[in-house]
Amino acid sequence: MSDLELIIQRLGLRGHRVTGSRRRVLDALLAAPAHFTVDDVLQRADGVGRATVFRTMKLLQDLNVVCRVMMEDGSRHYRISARGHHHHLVCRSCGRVEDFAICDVSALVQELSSSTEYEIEGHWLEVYGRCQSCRTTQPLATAGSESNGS
Amino acid sequence: MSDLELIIQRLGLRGHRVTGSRRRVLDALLAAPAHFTVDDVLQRADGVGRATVFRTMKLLQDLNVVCRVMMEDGSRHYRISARGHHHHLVCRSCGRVEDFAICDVSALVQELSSSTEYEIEGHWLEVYGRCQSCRTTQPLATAGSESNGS
DNA sequence: TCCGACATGAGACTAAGTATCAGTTAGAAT
DNA sequence: ATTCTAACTGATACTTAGTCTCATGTCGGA
Ligand SMILES: [Zn+2]
Ligand SMILES: [Zn+2]
Ligand SMILES: [Zn+2]
Ligand SMILES: [Zn+2]
Repeated sequence: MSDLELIIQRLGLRGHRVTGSRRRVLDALLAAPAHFTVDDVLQRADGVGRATVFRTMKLLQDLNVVCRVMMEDGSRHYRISARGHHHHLVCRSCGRVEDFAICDVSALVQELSSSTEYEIEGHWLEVYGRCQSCRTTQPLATAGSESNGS
Repeated sequence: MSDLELIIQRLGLRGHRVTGSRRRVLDALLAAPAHFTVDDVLQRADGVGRATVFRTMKLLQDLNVVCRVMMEDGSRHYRISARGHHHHLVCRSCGRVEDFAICDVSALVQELSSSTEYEIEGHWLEVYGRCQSCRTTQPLATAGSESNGS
């Protein structure tokens, strides 16, 4: 059973209709590069209305078919979702995205729960860096090390 | 030396002018609640133009006077920056934000560096939950546990 | 084959941020 | 104090990302 068919099945099981527009959106994003914006999908899924593409992307997020990658500038990219909980490692120079599932936050959650009285429900982690291919092609004079935007 | 004066000094040291508009923006955000949007500042800093408020907020981010808090819906909030590297714990129901400096990613960085050949340069972590006051006032029937949006 | 809920596309609308540009001003040099 | 100019400003037009509305179309069950 192909990726497309699996997704279509998932749609049906959840009581959503399998329409022409949704198929065209799915075709578009299965053919797209590893990560893409809603706008990419809009251009590839020709004939499908703007609102419908946004609606479908939201639906696919709810169904865990795609997941959101937050770029450092705040813009949203998407990619076909890996199964289960995972995070992203984003290359700052070419935008390439890798998934990783390593996620040990239990100690942090313990600590925060007891020190703040919050009930921790979720978290969101993105890691930024430079992939090997970008590093070799653009050696980069001014190196920045281990910092984040906050 | 007050907070305001310190920030003004920092502006000067970096070669930026201390103008009336910048003072008014600073007044506005020092008087604002712990976290706020650009729009909040716009409304409080009366008479300061839209573009100038955006420009000033960007400048203050560069100077580490304010830092950005990413809400789960993608909207940007700001808060007066704590010194140094830290992350945010955001209450999903009232939006309250706490800083925390606990950040042990060295193991993760090691692991990712060797398994992906990326040079890790930064990361971004936000934790979401419910603060004690929201939990007691709205006991919440459907509990969700330890998940994130990906 | 009928029907109603679901889905759609066009386009108006909103929110958030940027670009342009003529006019103003901080603050340094004289 | 006066002059000078790069930095700064507000108004406003524009862009981008996403939502809302609504009349029309269609999926799929009865
Ligand atoms: Zn790269
Ligand atoms: Zn995680
Ligand atoms: Zn709360
Ligand atoms: Zn950290």
